[in-house]
Amino acid sequence: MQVNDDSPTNDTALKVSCSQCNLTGLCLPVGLSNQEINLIDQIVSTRRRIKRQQNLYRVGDHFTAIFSIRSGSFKTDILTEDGREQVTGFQMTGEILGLDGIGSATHACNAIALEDSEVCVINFKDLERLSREIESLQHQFHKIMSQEIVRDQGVMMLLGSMRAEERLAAFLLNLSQRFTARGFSASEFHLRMTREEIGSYLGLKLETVSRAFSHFHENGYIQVQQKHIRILDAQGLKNILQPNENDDPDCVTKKTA
Amino acid sequence: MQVNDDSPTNDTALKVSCSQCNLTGLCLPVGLSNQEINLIDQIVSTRRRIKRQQNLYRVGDHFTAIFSIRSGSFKTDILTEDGREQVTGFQMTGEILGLDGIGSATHACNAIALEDSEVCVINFKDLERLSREIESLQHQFHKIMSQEIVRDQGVMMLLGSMRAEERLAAFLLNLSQRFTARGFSASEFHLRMTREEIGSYLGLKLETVSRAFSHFHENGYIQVQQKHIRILDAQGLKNILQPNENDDPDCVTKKTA
DNA sequence: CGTATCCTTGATTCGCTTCAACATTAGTGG
DNA sequence: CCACTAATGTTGAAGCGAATCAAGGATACG
Repeated sequence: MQVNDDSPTNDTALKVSCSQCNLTGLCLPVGLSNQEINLIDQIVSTRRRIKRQQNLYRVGDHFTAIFSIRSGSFKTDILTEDGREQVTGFQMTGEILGLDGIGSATHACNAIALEDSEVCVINFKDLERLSREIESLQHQFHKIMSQEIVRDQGVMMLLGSMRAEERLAAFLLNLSQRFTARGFSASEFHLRMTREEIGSYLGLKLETVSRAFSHFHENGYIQVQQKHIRILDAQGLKNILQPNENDDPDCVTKKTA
Repeated sequence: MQVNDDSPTNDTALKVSCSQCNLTGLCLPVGLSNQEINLIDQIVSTRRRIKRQQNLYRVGDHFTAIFSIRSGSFKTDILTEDGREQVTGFQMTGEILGLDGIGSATHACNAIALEDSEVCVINFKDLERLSREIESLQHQFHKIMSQEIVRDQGVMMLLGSMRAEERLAAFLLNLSQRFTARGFSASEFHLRMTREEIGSYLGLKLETVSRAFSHFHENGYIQVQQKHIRILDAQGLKNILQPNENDDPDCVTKKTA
């Protein structure tokens, strides 16, 4: 609660303020009145800058706060004893990081910036206190946690029952949809992660990801130039996700007949 | 709040009561005082019996409550358009079902009883109201949601970077640990799910699951008789999860050399 | 301009799936 | 009680999709 004035003046002198943030439609304060957002300003007191490749937090770090991405993007991952990496998610502006730490007071994954980024620090004790007072904040927070659970179930679906190209198609469509929600082009964007990181997330090797990109390109679904992606035929990608739909010439659609 | 005086002596038959439940060490009321548990009794007002193979809820059902498993066990799953099933989890006594519904007011998966079961119905609006009053309840609920997120990340790890036998070993050890927490044997238990359901959960075909069971049996790690499992060598199973440890005779550990 | 990182593509290998046959168990009704 | 059936589980053989191994190309960076 105490507003500590350690170096707020140096680079940009940004006073953190949800009420003046253009991300309230995506972030924690969704559905709150202006008055309520002013109250949130009390608990979102600081920002943190994270340089590319640096950790926002690591496995085992003591949990005290969750983070809302103000700018930039992150990946979360877990490492096995023998060094294998599993990327568990990619996060972009307005999305919340750190929910994994609540259950054990210790973070269960690493959060690493994919580019120079900035996050709003939300002290969790303060958030719990305020959400006992503001019903809509409480509910919004519960929604965010639940949506994370549902997202994770979608990833299980992807990893457990989809083939390589289905996974990549689902991934691209998901990115496109999230860029759209942020006012960016649905059809043209820059990947912030490497093929290896995409592969880790999708349970594939980087070569397989690369080959799938090339194949999509051959079929005219996308243009690929390194990390620059342009979706030319979103429907073509969607058709990949429904393997036995009418895009198979040998398969007569019987359900509509 | 008023301390209601329905004393523990007055053993009213079917009245649901957290305060008289032996699962409070596993369930929602973990860490609550007796007085606080009495307050929870207000919101956990009903039970529901679910017969084997029946749904507790389905995708698209309107969300109003979460459920705590009083007895029995469940699976949760998602179906793709083309009929493929992805099991997203197996739940046993004391575990909470329905958290997937909070985010969109609609359930995102199916919950199906693996045996005749009974759940406590926790109206969610009531839970939110009460957790605005009881700090420890609020925190416990947040912990449960967070632990679900961490669990899901573990499944991602499993599906994304483990091979078939690693997955099954991890699955068996996880079951063993959960049975132990419930006072059952760590080394001997009955599977409540079919090979196909295990396979779906682990991203494998049922034949692969069956073969992995047989292989574990050959190696003396387990005894298998249909759904009855006895773990003979838990360390053997654990070693499967660390592939490049010293259990491989051909592999000279170079990192220490 | 040279080096490191990232990406692409080809050839080969391997693990899991698919297909198939049969075994076991449980439930049903004569 | 046993024959019958359906569901479930085991095992073998063949095929396929992704991993692995390997080489070269593109791009960013100091």
